[in-house]
Amino acid sequence: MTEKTILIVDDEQAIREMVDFALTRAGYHVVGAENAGNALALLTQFRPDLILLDWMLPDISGVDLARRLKKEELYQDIPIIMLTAKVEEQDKVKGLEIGADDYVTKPFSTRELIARIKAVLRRSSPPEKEEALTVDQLVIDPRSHRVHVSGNELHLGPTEYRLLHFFMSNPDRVYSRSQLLDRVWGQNTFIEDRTVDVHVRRLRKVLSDTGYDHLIQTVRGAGYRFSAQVIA
Amino acid sequence: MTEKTILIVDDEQAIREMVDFALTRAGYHVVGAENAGNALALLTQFRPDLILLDWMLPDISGVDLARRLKKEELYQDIPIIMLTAKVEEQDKVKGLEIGADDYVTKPFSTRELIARIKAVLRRSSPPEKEEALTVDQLVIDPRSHRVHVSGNELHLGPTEYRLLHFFMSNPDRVYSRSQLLDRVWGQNTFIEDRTVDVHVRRLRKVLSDTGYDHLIQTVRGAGYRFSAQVIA
DNA sequence: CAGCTATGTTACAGCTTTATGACAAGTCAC
DNA sequence: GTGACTTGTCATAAAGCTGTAACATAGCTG
Repeated sequence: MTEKTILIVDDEQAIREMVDFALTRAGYHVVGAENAGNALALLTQFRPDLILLDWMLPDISGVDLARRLKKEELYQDIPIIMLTAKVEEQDKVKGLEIGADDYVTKPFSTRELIARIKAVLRRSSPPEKEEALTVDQLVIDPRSHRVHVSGNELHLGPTEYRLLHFFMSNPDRVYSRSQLLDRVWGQNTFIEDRTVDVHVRRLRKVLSDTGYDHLIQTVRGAGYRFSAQVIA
Repeated sequence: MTEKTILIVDDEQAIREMVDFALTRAGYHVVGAENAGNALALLTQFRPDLILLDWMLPDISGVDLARRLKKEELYQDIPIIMLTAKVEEQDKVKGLEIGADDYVTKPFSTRELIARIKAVLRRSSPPEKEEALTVDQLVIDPRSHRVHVSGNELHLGPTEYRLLHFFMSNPDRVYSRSQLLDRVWGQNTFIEDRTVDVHVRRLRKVLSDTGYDHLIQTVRGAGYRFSAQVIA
């Protein structure tokens, strides 16, 4: 998967650093802004997957900023978690009313913060397409995360599974090793092209018991192709 | 069982306090909201077992709010008792038409209120899916809250019971640890993903005596899957 | 056919994900 | 309170995967 980017908007440097440290360790990419103006400027530069917004900011209040973002079509889909020192029910309610997706009360544990971030991201990420794909007797079913050929389950490692799923979703088309790395491994991976060969080999090996390894064809000088047509 | 939570939506603080006092003493957990907006916001945070809704509210009328909630799949199962100062048959009918489960006329005695709440909760809690689920000789029966394999009862802790019930209700499908936390533990619990492993382990342990632990399968990199199908 | 390049295979050390057992804190009925 | 259960978290042990390097083959070019 791709790394998620989180924008933390808080005027206290200590908080930003703490959050940065915790979230980075949890595998997120963190960008900080110390006030609303900064945050807005940054938003024109890139699109975070989630925004952590302090309730009180020196220029525009976090509440107003949230309200503003939720009004703009471009930004309204970015989930927001409010950070607040206040504990009153009123504020909590207000925060949620303006469209924040959750709120965390200071002081908070990094564990809670991470848990809430995960929950919000999970809720807001679109459900994946989970149609089962079939080629002849070969079936890959994302819902059960299973691959089987006429009743016999095939065991694939995570990478081989993704590779096969990608191939079956995009049949009859050649992909270079680099393209496969981008599409199957993710965009920011730094892996040798030849590694793809190894995984193709592993996938073919599993498929070979049932003869379906022929579906994965080598296109010399170009890459690999998955062909839905069963070649005798 | 868990303590029942009741959301009281009324703009008069005196009423809220009175109800809070009475219901708390009766063993309920009470949360108050003074208007419909507040109530809606609160509903994103937790799920009450019942809502006491004033007929007239400052922003959206109680009637409209009730109608709205009953339309949404997520909330339509929460029983609603309308609180009304009016006594006309017309209103009574209207209230029930929109889907309220009962109504109480102000002024009301706390005894009456509690009695009606109990009645409504009793009536509305059973409609949960209570069917016993079976896989081969393994049976889980929500009515008796029991699990047994060919006559022998298995002892499961509450969490393991819910986990097994969830799995048996949703077979042949992978769930990530996070999804399981959402679905089995509830949406606003913030515990470690890895804790799921431990409960899976506990559940498997109990099932292992009868060999049914194999039904709970680990899908590396994806989560767990309960599968009745034994694919060779 | 020699020489060269692209692809196939295998082995493996390091790393990541799971499984497991132990534990302290929390609950609940007595 | 007390004792029997539960529960979430850790630390540690196991398993399972992954990316590379090295060597074997196959394919192409001239």
